[in-house]
Amino acid sequence: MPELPEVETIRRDLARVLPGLHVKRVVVRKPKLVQGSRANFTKAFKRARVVGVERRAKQLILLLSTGYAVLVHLKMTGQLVWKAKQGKLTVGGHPIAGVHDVPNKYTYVTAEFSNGSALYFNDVRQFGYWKAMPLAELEKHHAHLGPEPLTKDFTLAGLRAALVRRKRTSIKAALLDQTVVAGIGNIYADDSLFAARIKPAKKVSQLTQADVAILYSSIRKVLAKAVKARGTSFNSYRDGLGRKGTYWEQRLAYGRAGEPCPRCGTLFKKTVVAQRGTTYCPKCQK
DNA sequence: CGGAGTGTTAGTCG
DNA sequence: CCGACTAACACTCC
Repeated sequence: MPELPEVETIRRDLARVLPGLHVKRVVVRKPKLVQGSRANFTKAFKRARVVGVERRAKQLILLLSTGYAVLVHLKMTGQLVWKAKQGKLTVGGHPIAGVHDVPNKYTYVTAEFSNGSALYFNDVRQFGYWKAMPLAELEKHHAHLGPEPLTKDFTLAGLRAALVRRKRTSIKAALLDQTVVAGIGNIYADDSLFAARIKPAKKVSQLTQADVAILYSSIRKVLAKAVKARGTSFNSYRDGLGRKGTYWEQRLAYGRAGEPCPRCGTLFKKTVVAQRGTTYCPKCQK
């Protein structure tokens, strides 16, 4: 499900409630969703206190007082729900139709805290995972990821250099490639390309210098706007404060096939690019 | 009911 | 190394 703006929203919400909490125990109902060393997983949580909640690309990182980090990847349908002892939910991730409480049949990992609250990991399709590792290994684990697009690590020169390696593929495939830039998925790829007036199927080698420059600033603008909107949430998703991400209403192209382009009035078209459903304006995206 | 499609990505094969 | 394709899985929609 979630791309950078959604994961960042979840991170911010969890960062307000998790730090300082003491882990009482962690229950794993579906062992295959725990990746990596099971010994590390056990050691990570043993008498642990949560120190911080961070994010890299689309992964959340729980920093623990044991010197371990636990990565949580939500993939397509993962969801993290924090629930106070007798409290409301703080939800992050793909909403599940008709399921409004935790734990439920899709809850596969639960971290219980000594104050009676708990963090629940639900995942309908079971693609997501938790993975523990010593802090020292974090950097190595992320070595293959491109720059964070909302930081100064993401530069126009860097984007140009990254695209050199991807000349023969479509620009959409390149944006979805996490080694080029980290955190973009299907929604924000389509929206960034619409903002930059570039056709998703266009070969990277066909882009001009000016195209790449506009794309660069479009990516930053689109993602920043989405983070501000607390991301995109389908259906009836609400977070613990009763709010939902509002990017869906503001989205530019994604999911708008058949609707008129706000720039030229031509109807948005849907095709497949890089094996993913792709929406674009056939007139003003070249 | 069958098949396609779904906010992801690691792995495989040519 | 690059690029295209597939599998991992459950559910919804047509």
